Amino acid sequence: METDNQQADIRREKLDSLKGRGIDPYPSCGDPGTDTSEALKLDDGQQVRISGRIMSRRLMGKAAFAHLQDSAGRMQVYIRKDKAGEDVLGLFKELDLGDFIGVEGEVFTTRTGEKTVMVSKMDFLSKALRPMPEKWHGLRDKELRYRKRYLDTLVNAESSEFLRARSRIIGSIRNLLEEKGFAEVETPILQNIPGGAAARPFTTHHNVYDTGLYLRIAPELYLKRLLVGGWDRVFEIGRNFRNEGVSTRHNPEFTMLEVYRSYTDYTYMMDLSREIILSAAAKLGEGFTPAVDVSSGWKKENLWELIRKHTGVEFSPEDSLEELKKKAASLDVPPGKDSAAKVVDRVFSAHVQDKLIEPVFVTGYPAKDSPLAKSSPDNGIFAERFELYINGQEIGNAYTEQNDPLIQREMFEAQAGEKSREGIPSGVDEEYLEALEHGMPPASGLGIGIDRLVMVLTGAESIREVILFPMLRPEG
RNA sequence: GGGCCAGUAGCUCAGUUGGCAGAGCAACGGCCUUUUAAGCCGUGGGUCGAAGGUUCGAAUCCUUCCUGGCUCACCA
Repeated sequence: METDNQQADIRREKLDSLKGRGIDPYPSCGDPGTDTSEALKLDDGQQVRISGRIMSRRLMGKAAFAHLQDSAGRMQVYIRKDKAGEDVLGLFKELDLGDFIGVEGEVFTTRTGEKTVMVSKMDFLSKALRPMPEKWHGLRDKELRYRKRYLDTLVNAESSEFLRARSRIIGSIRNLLEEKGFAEVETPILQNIPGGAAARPFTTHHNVYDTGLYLRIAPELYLKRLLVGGWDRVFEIGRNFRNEGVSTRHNPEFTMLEVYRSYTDYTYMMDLSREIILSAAAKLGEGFTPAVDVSSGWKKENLWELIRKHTGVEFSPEDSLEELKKKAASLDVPPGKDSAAKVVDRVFSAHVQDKLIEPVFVTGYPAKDSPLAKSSPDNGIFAERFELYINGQEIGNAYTEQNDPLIQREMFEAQAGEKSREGIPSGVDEEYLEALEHGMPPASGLGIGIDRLVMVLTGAESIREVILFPMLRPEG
């Protein structure tokens, strides 16, 4: 069979040669042996079995060195003709970089001080039919790194580190919330009405019900149904899907933490978000240069004061749209035909956001731009809400949840009108309103973008570095 | 979607003014029993992202397209 390169052809021939001699190139394996990280701690003279992928080889006439890699690390093995036998050495020399073997033998220390297994027995475990990326430079091409992530994590240790850090951060969040008595739940990804945010959804279709469905843009409305249902502490860590652009900070599917706690207001979520992030940072350990030291900061800042401080221009939530546009234009922010909220958001993005480096809770969002939040009792203009900014990125969003079914209906209807004018699928979620009519306790909720949090804590410069398989255009 | 940049061997990269397609690693054949980016001798490997154009001659210049990166736009 012809393949796309010469080396792959040679490996196919070697595969046939193995089969021809009765060696199964893909056997099952019942004994994983010891992780290399553990085996490296053994004293000289102890017997050990390790399994792994051959990452490097140094062949000599009657002996050979190699490094085996498993998920814990690498360990050197040494195969001598007089210890392992001529057959084992001969077979080993026919193997390729990338093949898997298991070896048994005695641990010893080489002349240069490296713990090594003196092989007495070797099992062939799996054949690689394609050559690995180069050992020294690794895999640099970003397209290849993202498309063939398995090669990236195989040969680029730092790539694996970012992605394993992600696992640790998520694990730490789960532990913390479970310790506090929060229940982890899973709510629908396939939804009839994509609610809980204002983004363009992906569409799909259910055959048996012959009905259109959307991939969720947020789990919020389902989690709050659970508050109605008596779940006072819930959270979900899951994927949201937004049919929008791709950038170093946006992937169309991304992971969100949403947490809800009955009988609290949004100030509770300030404390909780800080605790979650500090504990995740602590669990991460050494080896990373975070984009920001998250141990300081965490001040509350008012949106309008921030804008005034950084632009010198006084914006007010009571300004008319025309006034806002005029002020925005004076700051070189293009006016467009936007809503008041968008104009302010643009001014904020252009002149303030980048400067919010250490963690800061931004408050003062208008109630009318926060359809799922309760407005402050003082004047009704502002929502009881904050957005958490770190390193110039929005990391979290939280508010005291709107539990008045009548106000919620008004907000939904206004929002649906706005969405449909923008051509975004919308609708009033009547089932959610019915749930609210049964009574929802006062509560607060928090959303944290996990991908962006991982970026901040690890110092990753692109969201693609912290997502195993980021979205790319299909090949072909 | 716009702007800028990139795509050459399996991988990492050179390639001058338009004049025979190159190196290192990897592979193949030898030598080599403590090497570790092992070493030494030798060999093979290319749709230069794709298509078209200019030219005696194109990896190189022009056009279009594909893919990616960065960035802007979009985006709670």
